[in-house]
Amino acid sequence: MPSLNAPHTSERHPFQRLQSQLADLIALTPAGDRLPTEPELARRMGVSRATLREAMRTFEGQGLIRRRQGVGTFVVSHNHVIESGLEVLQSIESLAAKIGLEVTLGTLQVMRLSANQDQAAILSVPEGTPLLEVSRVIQAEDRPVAYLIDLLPEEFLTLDDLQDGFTGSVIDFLLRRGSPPLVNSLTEIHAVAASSEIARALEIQRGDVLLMFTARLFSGEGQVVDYSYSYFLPGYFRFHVVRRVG
Amino acid sequence: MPSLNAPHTSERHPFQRLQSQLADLIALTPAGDRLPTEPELARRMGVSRATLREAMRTFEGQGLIRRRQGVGTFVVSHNHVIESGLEVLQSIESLAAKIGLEVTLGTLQVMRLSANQDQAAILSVPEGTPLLEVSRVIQAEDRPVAYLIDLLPEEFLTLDDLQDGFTGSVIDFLLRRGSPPLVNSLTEIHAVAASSEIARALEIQRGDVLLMFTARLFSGEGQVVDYSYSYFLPGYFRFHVVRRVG
DNA sequence: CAGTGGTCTAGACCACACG
DNA sequence: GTGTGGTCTAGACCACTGA
Repeated sequence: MPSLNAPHTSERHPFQRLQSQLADLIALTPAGDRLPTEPELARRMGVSRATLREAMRTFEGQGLIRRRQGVGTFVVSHNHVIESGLEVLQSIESLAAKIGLEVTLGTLQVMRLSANQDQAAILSVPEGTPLLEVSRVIQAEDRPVAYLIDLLPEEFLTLDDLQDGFTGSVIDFLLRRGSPPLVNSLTEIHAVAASSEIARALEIQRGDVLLMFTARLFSGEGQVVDYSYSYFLPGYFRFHVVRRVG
Repeated sequence: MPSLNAPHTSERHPFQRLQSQLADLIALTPAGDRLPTEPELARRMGVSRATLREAMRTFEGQGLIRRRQGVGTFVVSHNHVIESGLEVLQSIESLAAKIGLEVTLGTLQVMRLSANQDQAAILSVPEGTPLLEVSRVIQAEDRPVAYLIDLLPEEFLTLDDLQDGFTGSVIDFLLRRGSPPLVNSLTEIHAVAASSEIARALEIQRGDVLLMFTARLFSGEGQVVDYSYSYFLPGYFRFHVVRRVG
């Protein structure tokens, strides 16, 4: 069908109509069931696969569907939401425990490295200081929902420390050990698009939207103990904060 | 060039190489200058226009470039960042004033409407209660950077109120008037992809990532005075919060 | 009007999961 | 192998801007 395009002149907002059709389809499909394949859906909706996929992104971003390469697209069962105020710093693990949600540790990676210029500046240590980088994926309801990276001087955490009863959470470990004394954390809040690497870790698509926190954790003496950046899948977390009126 | 694809077998991460080439190009281009056209860039990089555009999304999301239909793609001049803690509720206008950044009111829309079921639930008013919806676009450095919508019962704000010295900010207006007394706001933090409508208002692309706040503003008696949802362009805002160690 | 980015199409191949 | 989603291509038309 070459040229003669004009496919949408009869509709004011054809893309929105497509989205609404898909929304209906998803709503009518029992949770856990597989949707028709993409070529089939595209044919049925009368659009190209590229356009269909563009429309599907919306629903994936809301956590309503999950696409798995080589398997299919599935309607997600209604999930628990991890809800938390930001006033108090807590590990995801303790948050989840509080609401009775079971979370498991996905891949855990620990790397020793030497502080480069940026890292040195952030942690207020000399360049070349030995650091430990702990990255982990958190799973809930059998899918990755968060990707957390901690970066801290070996002074505060060593590979050996992790041999014994490490649950995945650096904060929980430091708190349990009691030293160094932790006081507070300065957390920045961002929205980002997933890079290829992070998309892979969280089993989502490159470009999908993520909530991101970066945090410096301070000890009593105002020392930076830990720098972390965390990525959260929308739909699984609800963070809130109470703001005073100035 | 039909078939015989294998365009990327010689490269481990061809897409990342493309991104890195683009990053170099953007870095070397003086702020404010226009980049080559998309077809030209695609040819030069040896990829299709679709692939090029996919890679460009990254940089637009970081606020490094700005694409303007009918005009071209421009490297963005280094911009001020509106930085703020979330502990205290302030209007964007007062935030900007504090850091000496000039912001202007873009399009302002005010609508009277009657509370539907959802709105009634959120505001704790009976269905059908007359409401006022105030939506506005905030501009900084000559481009839209935030889209804010306030929804509140006419009991608290009427069309007439807006005739006289309304600067755009509902909060500032209520504070200045002093009634009802405002105490705090419960704000939820989300990351979302821009819908077509919001993309249009903010002059970005559908699907671009945005930081979103939803907030209920409470009076002294625990009454919901205002419900707002706000969309922020990444790169122009830096919100942070200090978290106590539990 | 010409030229730009915005969108869509049709088709191909790749990467992956599962039998 | 077979079939799924993931990615890319080449080309077309649309919507918009500004001369």
